[in-house]
Amino acid sequence: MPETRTSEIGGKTVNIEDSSSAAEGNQPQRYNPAEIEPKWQAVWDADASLYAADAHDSGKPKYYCLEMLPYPSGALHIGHVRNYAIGDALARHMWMRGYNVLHPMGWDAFGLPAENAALKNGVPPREWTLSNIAAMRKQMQRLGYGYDWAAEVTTCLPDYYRWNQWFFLKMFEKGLAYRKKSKVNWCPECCTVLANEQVIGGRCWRHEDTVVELRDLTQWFLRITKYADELLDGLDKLEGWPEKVRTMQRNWIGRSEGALIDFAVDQGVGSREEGVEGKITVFTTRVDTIFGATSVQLAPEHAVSKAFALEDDKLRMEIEQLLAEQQKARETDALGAIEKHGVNTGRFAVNPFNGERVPIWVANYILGDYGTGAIMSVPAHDERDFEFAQKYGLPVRRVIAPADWTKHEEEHSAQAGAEDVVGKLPYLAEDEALLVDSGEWTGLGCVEAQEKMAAFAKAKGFGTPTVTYRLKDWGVSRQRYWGTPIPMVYCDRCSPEEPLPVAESELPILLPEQIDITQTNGSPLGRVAEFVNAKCPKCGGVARRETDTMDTFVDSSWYFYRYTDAKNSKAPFDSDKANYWFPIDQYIGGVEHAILHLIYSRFWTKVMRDLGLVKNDEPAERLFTQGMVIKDGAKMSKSKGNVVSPDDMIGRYGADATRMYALFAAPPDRDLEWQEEGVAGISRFLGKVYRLTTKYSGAARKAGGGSRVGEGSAKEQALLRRLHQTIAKITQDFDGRWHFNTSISSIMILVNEITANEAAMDAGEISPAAVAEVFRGLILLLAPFAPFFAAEMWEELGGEGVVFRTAWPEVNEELARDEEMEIPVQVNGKLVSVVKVPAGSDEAAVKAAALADPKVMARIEGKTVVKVIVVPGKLVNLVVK
RNA sequence: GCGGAGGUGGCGAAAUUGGCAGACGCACUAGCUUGAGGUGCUAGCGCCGCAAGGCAUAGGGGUUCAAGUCCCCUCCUCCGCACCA
Repeated sequence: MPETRTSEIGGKTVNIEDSSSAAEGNQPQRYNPAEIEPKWQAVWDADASLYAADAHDSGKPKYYCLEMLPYPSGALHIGHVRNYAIGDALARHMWMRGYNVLHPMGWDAFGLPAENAALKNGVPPREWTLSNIAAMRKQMQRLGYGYDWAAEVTTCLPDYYRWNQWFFLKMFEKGLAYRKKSKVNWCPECCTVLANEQVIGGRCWRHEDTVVELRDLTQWFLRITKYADELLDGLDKLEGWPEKVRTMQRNWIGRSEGALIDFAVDQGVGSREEGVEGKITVFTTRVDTIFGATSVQLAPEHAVSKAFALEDDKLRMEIEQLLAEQQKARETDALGAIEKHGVNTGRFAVNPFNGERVPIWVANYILGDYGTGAIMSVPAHDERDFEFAQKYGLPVRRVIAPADWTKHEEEHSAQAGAEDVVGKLPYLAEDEALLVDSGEWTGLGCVEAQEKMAAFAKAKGFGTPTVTYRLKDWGVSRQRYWGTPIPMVYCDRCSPEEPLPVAESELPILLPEQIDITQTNGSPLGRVAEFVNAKCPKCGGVARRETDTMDTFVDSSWYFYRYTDAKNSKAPFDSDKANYWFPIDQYIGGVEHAILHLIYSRFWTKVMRDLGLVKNDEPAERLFTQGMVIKDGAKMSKSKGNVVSPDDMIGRYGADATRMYALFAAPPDRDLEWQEEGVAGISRFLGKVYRLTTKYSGAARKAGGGSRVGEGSAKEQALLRRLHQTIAKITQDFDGRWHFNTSISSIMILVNEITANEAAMDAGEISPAAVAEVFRGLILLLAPFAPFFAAEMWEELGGEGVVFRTAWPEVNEELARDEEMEIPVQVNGKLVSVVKVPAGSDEAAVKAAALADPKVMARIEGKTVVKVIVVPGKLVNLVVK
């Protein structure tokens, strides 16, 4: 008897005539990714509109899905495959959910490897880079990632880097870009300076075996510290960012509240060192302990140390020794373990709070570039000061004590003497602790004393409350060729002191193409006369161009804004466009950029906001950091020989299986152990779906599907129920935890259930309409994870339009609901049986069913049931004696 | 040392709220099928035990009718920070 049904899933409503068997006339076929993937790739590559974002007035909600852009090394590694598989699944899912999705890709294309390749093989960096980009773009297309290539950004091309220069000029104008001489990190491998963020444990972020040296150089800096507080406070609002990243940024910014206190130098400092006044300013977070200060400690580089050194050759040599020790420790990242050394200068400083004269020492553990490079040493209440004082026999004077301390002291003096009290030092005060032996401040609580004493110092003119940061300004000069030229010139004639910005109309300052990269000393640009020789923007005379280039992290600090308007030649981007798309809804990348790229780009966004270019304070609403891909328990590396090649995997199992495995093998935020057998397993799974779909596609073509509740055979109901439960589960995963490993496993469960029902489908026990619905649903659920496969199967099923622009299946709640429940029954907390009850059974019914179960009866026979716990829908526990 | 994430079968892992530990996959075993090459299907697969049953989520204690999940202690791995005054 023919009946009419309507399709709810996968496209238009169609009326269809039922036929008796789902498998009618179809022969199952074999899955061959090598055939279907190139087929669809060709179709997709030919249609630029496929993954293009819609117009802003499309009426759809916007969704900006972004993955971190790669460095074009020449080939994607498996970590990229994973990163981009996560982003692509999300983008496709959001398309299917009806969003206007921006999903772009680009290239972080400046950087050292291009120069090294030029040195090694004689290929010009530009050529090397562009051919790598072409190869990697091809790989991405082969993997089936859906990017809007019209928005592609390549940072090494003048149409992009000219805006780096433009931003630099804007920052120079606003005093955010400046030049200064300072101690900077020099990587001997890169032959260039690095920013602090790019030094990891004393080593270069690119060369983990290369120890970074400290050099005194004049460099360009960006004033990121101006935004230190905002960068810090903003972290509290970034609830969509992993706590780990926020913590790392907080630590990196390292805000510390304290006070600056001036200690007058007894008998003056001496006049031979310029800029040295007759005082030493110390930074302390514990001004409340100042009555316990028994010395002042200076960094070896402190101006006063130097001044003293000038007057005393022996002292000078000792200080130089201390400095050398500190530098060596810094370079090998052993600063934390440095053996404390110091030298008594024989001079004295005056504690402004009590007028006491304390000796001035120079010590190797005092850093010249943190705080003021000088501290007051309070051995009784600081572990480091205590250690130093013990070593050199400096007095230890307790000035902070617990509220009940007097009593303790009496006990100690009576029993063991003062020695024992000292043995308990240093005492690190809690908030309730009080000041003792501190003149008029005695008896105050620590916290209160800190405030009052700093205010007092300010009122009396010998100090002030202050805040210091660990964060330093961002050093952006690089002594390399393959980067953005810094748009500044030096004119000896009209501006011998200050560099001059080039006119905005002169941009871009082009990187010369014909260049001989055969040497590695100094910036290669310095040897290119036609580049160096410039006209002075002020006097028109002959001037020298800046030959350093910008840190490549400048490029990646704002590239995602350019995606919104990649072809703009009048501005970095159009503000309206950026304001439509920003903030990024979801940013996905590796955690290794937690305090590099991710702090720079937050800074850049704030600068752009202050320039009036954008409205958002933060670049990305949500951040997701995926785990590493490891092999044989270790990070992949050439030296370990455990590198997995994506091309290999694609060649053997296809792009769909490779990507899908990357999502299946572990939750996306965890590290993933790559096992090739697992990829084979996914390939087998897709093969199974292929066989089933081709076998039953005839039914789908004819039938429109139609979910019926309470109709059809029990098997049909069960199968449809499973489909809708799977839809619910995967929808939930996308909205929540992104545990795509369990999403995919739930699809496998669905497929296993289809397999188990093959005979029923063949026999017509499950109607073709239901079969059609199940297969359409199945393929739509697979679409975000295996796009080539889904496209092919969608076509096979006679689906309308493009599969990943088809509406994401809706859950039919009624259909998804279980009719029966299996309720485990425990006796004294141990599982004894499982009883089946109708869904929604009340407590009494469940209890009755449990007590009627033969296994349960056997177990409780002759015993007293003391208590029955029934958790509706979950379990029954009988407590017996 | 401080902060964070982890520790569950032979392996990758599930268990979102305290409620059947090990879903799903890999590997392995057996049978059937296929057999021109990474095939398909069925069954088994935490450990001990013939079985009944017992024991199992790094280890130890606790709370609870019930603990991988909550609390306390200890151990291990990974990541970040680390004389920052």
